[in-house]
Amino acid sequence: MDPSARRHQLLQAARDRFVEKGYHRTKVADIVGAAGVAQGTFYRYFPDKRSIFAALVDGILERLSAGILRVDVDADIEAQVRYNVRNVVGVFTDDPALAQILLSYSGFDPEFFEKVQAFYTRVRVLLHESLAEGQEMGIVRPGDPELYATFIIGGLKQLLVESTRGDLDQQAQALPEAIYALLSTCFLNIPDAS
Amino acid sequence: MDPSARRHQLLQAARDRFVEKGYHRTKVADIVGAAGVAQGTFYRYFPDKRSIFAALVDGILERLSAGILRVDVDADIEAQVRYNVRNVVGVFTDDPALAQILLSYSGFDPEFFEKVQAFYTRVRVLLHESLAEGQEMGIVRPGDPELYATFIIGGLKQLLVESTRGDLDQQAQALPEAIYALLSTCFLNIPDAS
DNA sequence: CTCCACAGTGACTGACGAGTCAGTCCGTGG
DNA sequence: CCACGGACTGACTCGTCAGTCACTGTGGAG
Repeated sequence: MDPSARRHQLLQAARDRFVEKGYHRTKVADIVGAAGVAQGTFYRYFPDKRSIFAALVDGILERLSAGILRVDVDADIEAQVRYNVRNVVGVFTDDPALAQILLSYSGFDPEFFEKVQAFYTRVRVLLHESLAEGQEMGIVRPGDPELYATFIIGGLKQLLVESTRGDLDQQAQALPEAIYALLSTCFLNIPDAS
Repeated sequence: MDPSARRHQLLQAARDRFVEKGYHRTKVADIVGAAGVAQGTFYRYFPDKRSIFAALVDGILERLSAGILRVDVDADIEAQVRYNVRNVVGVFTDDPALAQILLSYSGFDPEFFEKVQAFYTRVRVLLHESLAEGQEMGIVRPGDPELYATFIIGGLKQLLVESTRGDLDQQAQALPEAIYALLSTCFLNIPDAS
């Protein structure tokens, strides 16, 4: 079999097992069993168990990073915010299992903490800066932008993690709109005509 | 030594080790080492390793539950919301190590997931109902109260988890006020005179 | 057809760590 | 002073599981 297909197959199997049982309760034997290969094969593709987890997290981070564009305050802000919101929600709804790993694993276990934390820190800084700029432009409600950024990120995480359980298909459409409405009434102050 | 003191001593040691290394990397040997007792003694107080984790989580849940009062819409709402916010923040700032366990452990590992999840579900229902009642009274901004409740809980978690790293002492005072200000400008619509 | 390269195999091992238990120590009551 | 109960001890056991490695099957090149 094509090596990259086999690798992908192992990643999928690992993803499903991790979501189902958590990292520590998932044995390498479970992963290879689900993938239908032998234990030794696993170690041809990943040097150890942690690496396959790391590879999964890297995958989500990559997709998320690609989907979030820095807001240009000189262009149509509403459209850009909507675009980012839709992209982020899209990543999570496209592959809920994978998303759940990143959303649910906030830390506690320092083994993987840094990996996940690094991403959130980056998002927070970006959002913080955007909000601060927006305040100068008068399109973001006044107040501590760092506080806002942290609160918004937490709120979004929670909404996304709740929505990845249960009815996804309807929400995939409604959620970005609801989130945008929430953000705009709570934090933004967009002039009516763009 | 007084049995309840010994139990407490083990709980403290476990709390510190868990925060430092995470649950899985903490060995029972680490806990008893920090507590200065032998391995066998541990099992006189807790039937197994999971139980001491559960006991810690129960402790926080208890304190938090005790600190959150249902908002009575006929009395002074601002004061009640402030009171709840201060209590919740207080629990986390009083014992940041313990708090971090609950905040950082959002799930992923189904072993303990239900325990933590149950608490958040309860809080969400409570908040949802409060918001809905508030909307009828005209003191909460219109919109989906479930969405609001989820977003607010996520935002608060994030603010608290960020604040339990770094400068606590100053924030212990400022944070509840900042949170209240955020909530009231974003979601509330409190009449000026109470 | 033969040889080689390499993906794949799965029984095995070695470490690790949760939980045990036979024994010690100490305080108390008779 | 002895006998008893119970807290405490820590070396030990025993299951578990990540990672290994000598071997097998296959497909392609010469």
